Amino acid sequence: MGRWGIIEEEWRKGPWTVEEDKLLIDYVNLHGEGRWNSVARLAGLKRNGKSCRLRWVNYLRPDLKRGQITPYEERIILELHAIWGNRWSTIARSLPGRTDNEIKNYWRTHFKKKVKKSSIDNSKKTKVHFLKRQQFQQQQQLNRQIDMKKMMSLFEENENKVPSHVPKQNMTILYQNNTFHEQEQGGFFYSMINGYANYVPLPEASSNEDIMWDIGLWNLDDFNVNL
DNA sequence: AAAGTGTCCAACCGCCGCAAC
DNA sequence: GGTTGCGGCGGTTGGACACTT
Repeated sequence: MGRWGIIEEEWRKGPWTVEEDKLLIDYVNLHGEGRWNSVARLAGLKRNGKSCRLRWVNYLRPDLKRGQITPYEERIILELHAIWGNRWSTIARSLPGRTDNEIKNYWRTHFKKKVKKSSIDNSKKTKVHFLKRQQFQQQQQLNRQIDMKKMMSLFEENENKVPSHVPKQNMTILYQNNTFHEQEQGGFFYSMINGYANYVPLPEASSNEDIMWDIGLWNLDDFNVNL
């Protein structure tokens, strides 16, 4: 028998079966994440806690983003790696839906050989650039949070001014060009200016990437607020 | 067609920090 | 304060598959 599928001590090792996955998913749905060493006892899995945690975190978690790393994500990985080195979990926190394992695998496959002295020279520059941008974005974020509170209270006061045909559950507030906008699905913005709802055409976006940077990569969820 | 090489990715291991006892 | 158990992290492995020679 090969490396996998061996039974050592009392724990099973090797690739997970569909049945095991189901047991683990049921366990997490019932008890939540954590207390991994209880899984064997409570879910009837012959796996140790570490193995269960790893399977959940790297594969079964519902918020995982499957599929190839995009060029945009690749850029972030390179940039953050230049700053933090092999701190994969730190890097992963900036890439929603990606695991440290995934990023580590990707970097090792694609860049381990390529990154030589030049990257060391560049890392200082990159670090300064990154820190400046981060500082700027933190300030922006702070401002937005303040604006968002104002916006929400303004919106509540002026709710009746939004045309009645717009179904509220289909709208999202977006932040763009220093203004909060309500977006009706399908393409126009309702912007709230001075407490009044204004109907304006949807501006052309240059690229998703620019928008991502514009609204802040790390706290994307903060700026898409369902009404 | 076969062998060699590269890529992808799941899963393991050892180590470390932290909290509870 | 020392020990123990657990969870998290980074390094590594190796099977499967794709691509190249």
